[in-house]
Amino acid sequence: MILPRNFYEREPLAVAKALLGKVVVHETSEGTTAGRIVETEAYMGPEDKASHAYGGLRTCRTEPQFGAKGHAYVYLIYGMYYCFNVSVGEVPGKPEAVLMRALEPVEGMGLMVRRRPAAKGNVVKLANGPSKLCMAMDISKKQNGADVCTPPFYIRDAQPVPEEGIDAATRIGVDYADEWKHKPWRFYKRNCPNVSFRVK
DNA sequence: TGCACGATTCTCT
DNA sequence: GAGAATCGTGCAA
Repeated sequence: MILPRNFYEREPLAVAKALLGKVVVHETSEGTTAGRIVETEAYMGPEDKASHAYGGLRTCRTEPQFGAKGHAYVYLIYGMYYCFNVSVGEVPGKPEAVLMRALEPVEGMGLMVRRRPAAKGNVVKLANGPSKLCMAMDISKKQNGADVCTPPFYIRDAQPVPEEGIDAATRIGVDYADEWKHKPWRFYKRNCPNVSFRVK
């Protein structure tokens, strides 16, 4: 079953943890790909200096973060890669989001391998990074603003990762965020080989 | 109108 | 372990 919208209408840290174990599904004309979420990061709105919406910055780019919860926020990074977030939070209109950092492929492996030549057929490397999973799942600007509660691009319910199986750590690539970079707001499934390799 | 830079990845050494 | 690739966005001028 597809996760209902109210799944996302909670405090971001809770959603980030609850998303571990769930499955992202993308149905395309090429075929269907799906991957279990094994790593996420939470971005806590206007107060969070690491967030693109820091200070309440609202532009064309950050717009999806301000809209209805359970929508995709996809953006281009370093001019060549995409990152995929979902808007979440208890407060309507507050720009909070959860970044998907790594997936464990569960369906459409052959298709993912084709979309990810650099992984050289290594299943672990297909989606063990925020931009890698976008390539493997064919997520791009077209998915920006998409509702992840409805096909063809959605997140399916699945066995959650128990609290004791979740590790928390600092977020990646946000050294510019002063005190916010130390927040343990990255969550991942313990001992999972599919989490993004850059540990610190 | 111009400019610096990033929620990254890959390749080569 | 280092460096390149590459461009939309935000902010200064």
